[in-house]
Amino acid sequence: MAMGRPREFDTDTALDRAMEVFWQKGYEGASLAELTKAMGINPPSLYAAFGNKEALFRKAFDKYAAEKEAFFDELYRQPTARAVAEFYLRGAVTYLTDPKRPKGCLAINNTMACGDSADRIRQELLAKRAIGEARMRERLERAKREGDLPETADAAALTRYLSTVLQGMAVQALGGATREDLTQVAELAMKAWPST
Amino acid sequence: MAMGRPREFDTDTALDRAMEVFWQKGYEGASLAELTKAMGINPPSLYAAFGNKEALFRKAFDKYAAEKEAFFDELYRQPTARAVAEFYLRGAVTYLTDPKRPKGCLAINNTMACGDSADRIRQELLAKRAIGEARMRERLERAKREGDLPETADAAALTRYLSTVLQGMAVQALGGATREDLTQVAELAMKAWPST
DNA sequence: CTGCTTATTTATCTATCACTACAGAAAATC
DNA sequence: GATTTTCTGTAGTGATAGATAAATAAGCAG
Repeated sequence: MAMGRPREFDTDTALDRAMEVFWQKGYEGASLAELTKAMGINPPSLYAAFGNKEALFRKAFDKYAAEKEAFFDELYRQPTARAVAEFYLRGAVTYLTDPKRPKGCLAINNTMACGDSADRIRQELLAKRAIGEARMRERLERAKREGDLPETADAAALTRYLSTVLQGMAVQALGGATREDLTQVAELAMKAWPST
Repeated sequence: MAMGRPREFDTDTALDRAMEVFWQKGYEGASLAELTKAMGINPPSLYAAFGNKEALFRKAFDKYAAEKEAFFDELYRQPTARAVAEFYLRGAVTYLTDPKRPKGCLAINNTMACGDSADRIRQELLAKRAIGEARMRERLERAKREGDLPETADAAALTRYLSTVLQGMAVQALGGATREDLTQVAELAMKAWPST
């Protein structure tokens, strides 16, 4: 059987370009014209390789999530709740202001207000966020059992607080806040953390 | 001279409907079809009364800002920096989870990632945010002079922290966080506030 | 070289976008 | 009632959205 004509572009670098467009413009604000231009391909190549706009976004997001996998593995290996919280916020500052990448967070950008065409994507991202928050809550509950969080601490509330600060920093980064600005915010935010 | 045919709709209620559509869907995600349907008018009436989509958004935002004017007046009359911060975060929780209104914040929603057509609006909102943050910073600097914030306190960093928590709570509200959830977050956030 | 398969290019498709021309309708003025 | 003015509904405008048909090109198998 024949192999067919080989692809002339690299799907992974094309996907990376698409990811950055979605990151900067949002799912709704990223037009096919802009995507194909950034990816260096024509629409039929995009559709053959990725399906459609929604599928392209999902693959781009999977790539985005995969790039953060190592971070989360290391995050949850931190010895204490305080270390986890600090690692989380410091890491967030780093990622949100990476000079090689668009500012802010692809996931957070696409869970905001949007039209009907983007709402399915939005719901999917919210579901994934809920999974991530559950993981953090479990880690903090473990910390309570291990004694490095007081019995009175509310793991769910602390998790929501960390999420809130992360998301707020993502908004700030989009507004032009620098890495130094957000470092100050993260340090300040840690002052609310319960002492052992 | 003749007065002409009177308008058959109330511009203020129509503007309120438009505001809610922009709030829920974002500037980009709000189509003219959806806007006119929610406002109960046809496109020519919209354009005659408000100009175009951009001008409609600006008027809707002005209305949104006007509704919060009394809150900010009272906010900055609070006697101490701590009282200001508490009033700010408590008020934010109330507004972000008003059962009569869409969740979250119209302003924050429209400063996130967006396409080119919405970017002018985005820049305008960011400029207004900067003005608001400057006002808070000045209030906190006054607090340092009046002695209810320590000399070592960084007014700019504290302002950015408050902004960050507000914006994070807006993201949380869009994700389904309840008023109780956000109240916990606000109370936790206040633990980072410097003691006098 | 001849088939077979798949990718690429060009040129579209339909639906929807923000927006408006036009004609008729509703008031005030004369 | 006739005139003037402004609003309203219908029916569109051109532009762009996401997505594709068709023809061609490029590789492999025989």
